[in-house]
Amino acid sequence: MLRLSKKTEYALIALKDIALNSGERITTVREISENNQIPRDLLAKILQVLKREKIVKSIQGAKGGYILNTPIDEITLLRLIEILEGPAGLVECSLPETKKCNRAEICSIRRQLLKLNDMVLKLLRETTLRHFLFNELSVAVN
Amino acid sequence: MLRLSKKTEYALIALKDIALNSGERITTVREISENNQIPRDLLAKILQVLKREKIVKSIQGAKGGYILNTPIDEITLLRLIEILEGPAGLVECSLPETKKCNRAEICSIRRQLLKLNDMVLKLLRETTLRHFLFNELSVAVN
DNA sequence: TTTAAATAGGATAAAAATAGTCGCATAAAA
DNA sequence: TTTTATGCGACTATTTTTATCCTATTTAAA
Repeated sequence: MLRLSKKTEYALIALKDIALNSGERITTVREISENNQIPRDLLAKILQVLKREKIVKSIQGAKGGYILNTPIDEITLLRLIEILEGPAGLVECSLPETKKCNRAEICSIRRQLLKLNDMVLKLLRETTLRHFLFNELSVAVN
Repeated sequence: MLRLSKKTEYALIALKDIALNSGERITTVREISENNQIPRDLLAKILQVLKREKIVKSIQGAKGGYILNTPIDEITLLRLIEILEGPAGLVECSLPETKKCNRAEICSIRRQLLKLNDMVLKLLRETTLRHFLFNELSVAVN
């Protein structure tokens, strides 16, 4: 149904909280989870992934938690989605080699699907988290 | 992963074939299935749905098949997706009442998600099948 | 030095959505 | 009457998404 995953949603919410505390203090999983009614273990996993990708930095141990590791205006929506959901694409055949749709060669609408895909990805690629989380969205696509 | 379903893909391919034969002759499921390597039973089901929605018209019996029932420039991508995949929306909370996300009231990014959702849906709503299947895509979004 | 509060991360389970198949019914042309 | 189609519900299989569990490690503070 053309859906963004919960993982991406939760990540956006978490990054917003972390960004809001940025410079001030460390943000914990527990805190984010409780403030936003997000399953804690799942959120923890998401943040671990974001850490591996240098989006956030973790501080272990008591008094630990997360802080930003990349300025939020350098993180795009597309990047976040790809980190959490894998390569983004409206259609299989828009993805890297691995498991390309086996109808690709004879597909009568492949070109069109790729074009549409480009348009959607462009929108996501041009939206930074600063724009998305803190400003109005307004991007021209075509 | 922000994916269009196979059903939608197959429908687009089928409608392209049917549109190409339009006025000339009737198009059968077998034909579409073979020409495009699409599972026949699945395609048959899809066309039955499109028929119920008046997108195509069926002719039963030998020499039967499908023809268009709505001009392709009156069918939008969004309409087709919604027929085959249900209400489209990047996020749960953008959908009609029924099962709204239970975090909707406290969600810190709801407004932003809805805005993004609007932008994507606008793109799909403004793309007719005539544009999509037979011309270059080029729609301004914002 | 012990305890408590955190993150780290693999394994697995549960649920939902997607994709595909089957069987039987009905319709119409030859 | 046979063949070639669509009509349609039930069912199965597969994949993806979401969530949980368990154990380990790290660090601050009592």
